[in-house]
Amino acid sequence: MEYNFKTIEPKWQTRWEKAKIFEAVDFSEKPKFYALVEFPYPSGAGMHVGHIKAYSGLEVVSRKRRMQGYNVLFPIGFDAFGLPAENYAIKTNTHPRIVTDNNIKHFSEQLKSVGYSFDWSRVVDTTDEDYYKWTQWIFLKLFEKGLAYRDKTFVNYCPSCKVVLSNEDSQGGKCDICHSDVIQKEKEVWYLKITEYADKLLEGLEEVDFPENVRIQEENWIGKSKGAFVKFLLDGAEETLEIYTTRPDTLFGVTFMVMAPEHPLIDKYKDRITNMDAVEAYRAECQKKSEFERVNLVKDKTGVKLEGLSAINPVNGKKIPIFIADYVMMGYGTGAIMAVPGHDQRDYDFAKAFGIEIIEVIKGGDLTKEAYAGDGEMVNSGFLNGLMKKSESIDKMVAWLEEKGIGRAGVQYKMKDWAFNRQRYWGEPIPIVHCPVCGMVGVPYDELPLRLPPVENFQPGEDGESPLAKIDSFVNCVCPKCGGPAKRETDTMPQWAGSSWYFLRYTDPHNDKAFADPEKLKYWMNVDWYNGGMEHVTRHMIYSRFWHHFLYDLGVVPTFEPYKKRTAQGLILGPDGQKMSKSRGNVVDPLDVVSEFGADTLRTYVLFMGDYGASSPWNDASMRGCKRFLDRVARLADRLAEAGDPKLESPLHKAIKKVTSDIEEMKFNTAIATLMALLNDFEASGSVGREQYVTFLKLLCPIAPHLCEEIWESLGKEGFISVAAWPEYDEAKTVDRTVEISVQVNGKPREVLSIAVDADEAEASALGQALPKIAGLIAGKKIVKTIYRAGKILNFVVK
RNA sequence: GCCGGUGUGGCGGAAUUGGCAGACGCAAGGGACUUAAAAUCCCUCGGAGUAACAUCCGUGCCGGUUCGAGCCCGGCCACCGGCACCA
Repeated sequence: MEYNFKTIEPKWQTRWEKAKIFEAVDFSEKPKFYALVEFPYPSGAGMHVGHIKAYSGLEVVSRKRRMQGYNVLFPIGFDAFGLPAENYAIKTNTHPRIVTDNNIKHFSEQLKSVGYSFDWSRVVDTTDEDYYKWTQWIFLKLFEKGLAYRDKTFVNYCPSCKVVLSNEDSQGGKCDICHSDVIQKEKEVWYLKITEYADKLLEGLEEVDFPENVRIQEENWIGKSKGAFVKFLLDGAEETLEIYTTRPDTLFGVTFMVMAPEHPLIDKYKDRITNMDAVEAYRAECQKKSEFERVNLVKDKTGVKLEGLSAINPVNGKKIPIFIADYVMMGYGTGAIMAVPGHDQRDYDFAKAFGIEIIEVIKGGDLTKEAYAGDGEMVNSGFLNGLMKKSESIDKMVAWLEEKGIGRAGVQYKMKDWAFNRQRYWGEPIPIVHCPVCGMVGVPYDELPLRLPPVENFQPGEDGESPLAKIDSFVNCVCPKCGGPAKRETDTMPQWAGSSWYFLRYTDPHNDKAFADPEKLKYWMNVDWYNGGMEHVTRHMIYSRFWHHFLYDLGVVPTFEPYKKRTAQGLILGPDGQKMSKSRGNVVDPLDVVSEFGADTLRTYVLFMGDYGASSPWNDASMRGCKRFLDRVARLADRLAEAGDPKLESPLHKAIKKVTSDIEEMKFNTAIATLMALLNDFEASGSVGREQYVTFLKLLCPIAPHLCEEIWESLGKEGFISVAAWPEYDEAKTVDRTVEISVQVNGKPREVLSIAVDADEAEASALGQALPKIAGLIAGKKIVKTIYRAGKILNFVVK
């Protein structure tokens, strides 16, 4: 058979689309399987090989499950709001709507050319008014429940993009989009109270099937710690200074306190602080420090003592000094700490630099650790002396603090509330009206979607003002509550909004009465298997789980957790082993591969490269090897025998078993290797039966479907192999009656013995000793022990 | 610094979870077919050693457990990813 992928690939893609064989059926009697891949941002650059690897995994699983009789939902869509389209629009003076539509069209054609079995009738586009209507609806619900609020705080601000960034978007102090240094800026911004769901986000992790490293990364990001809040009385004032600590039991070792430079108490007591000049100078210095300096010069402790203000250590009444220093952050805990230089490296460094007393309160408490977290005997600690376990000493101290009314047990999270607005045009408008009388009022539900107005100029304003603020007809409105003149919110939502619930919309993408029909949600949710990149663990995964938990509390989704199982594919590196990037010039364009070698070869190769979860470099020669494999498969179609070689039955049934389980475990590389080995056996036999060959094709079909369809048709088979029944294996045929086992002497493999799998030890031992080579090695020696594992090894220990 | 991961031929990678290390593919070398090339087919292919066997060495490094270790334990080294003055 001639395998001309250039003609057969488009041919089958068209036939699949016409026959609608990949469309999911709501409420089907078949068992449902919802496979989800992270929908792409439709960039102008088009598809990347990374997309191919990311989608090919669940593509193969979905195709196999369909053949196994599942009702599969395998959807695709576009996460199309965001800066690149807007920046391109600014540069070319084209409306982002047009840019986005073109990109989606282009991207869809590319995806189709790879032959993915997506259900194209359910495509979602986050920038579609019918979609973002419901994103706004969810926002209003969050607002109603007090989970969306405005606050004036220091925010991460990118001076280049002129936008406020969330913590997740400014990891490492760099803007996630343009990689310039992020600065701290005081601004009034929107927040979503994700911290209120911190415990639920942690609990949910216990019921889902996530890889261990993903779970741990999410847990670390949420960063829950247990400790206590303690109030220290200021000397000679009614005021207290509250701190958070994870080790309240070290209170006897506290010899000073530190406040963050921005702490509000400083201004309140500026009349009592006698060195306010020095304090102000230090504060100015801190604000000037770039993120680079803060990250790289962290080990040098700096600070200023507050003269004229001191605190009282509540456990011993001692007067202790208060400092301000930038190693204490305003954004965590209370913005102030009790310093225990005896057992905390940072406090120790500071105490050394400023000549402060150091008291040991835990015997052997190791100062090489940043904050000592272990057990140890309490000393110099009054009523805690002699206690050995930190849990006991902490409990006792917390009880004492609570009794005195100066402290309480508490928890803290590293995760902060989600900064939820951008000063950009191409995003969902936040559906809020600012009324001088009524305050903030939600746009009525029946007025959704609140559409983006047409604008001439997409440039953000100076000082971080949204382009929407310049559109008077948009800004000026009537308060929905009192009817008086009011102004609209002009910020838009961040890109993560639309992707936080898109998997729900797939279950009912054209509904205009609800974001999805409850019955359809009940049928399809939750997502059985979600595959995507590791880079989304701390953002998209946490955000979307948060929204889903919230919708669950509203009673509008049927499951607590959205995703039952999560997996992550590894990167495809450039041929040089480096991360692919335009600047390195090592980017491989998947469309070039499709046009030169075909989609089937591309699909086979990205899965054959190595462990699906690991990164591995692209290699053109290896890819050609996959083409060679498919060519050999095609050629075999012309050399079939009527009666198949019975010797091929065992390797065939072993292959069915292996490929069936390997696909479920995402071990695509070994599944393909198994098929290659089976093809080798077929060719060596020279007498491959038609049905044996068809079985092989079915196993290969999820990976290289175009070729398999073409051969299926050429063999005169009806319908599509893509929806033919998946082969079953006969367990008896997968088990060998006789096996070759290693015969060892003193643990060294010396010979190979062909023996019945179920032979007993006496028989194996006799046969083993009878082997000439083994007989020679044990001659004149005494067998002190014989180890036999049926079907595995035989080992003689001799002296 | 903390958390997670990885380390196997010339290369990408296998190894039923403690049982013949190197499946499968690539590259390389040799041969067949061809006027020639491409394509295809056959053979070799971890290192030392041998005419060929035999034998020895070999899974980042050092040590341990075991009849037996790529896999388990202890201690290092290197690289990758994430977090990072989080009290």
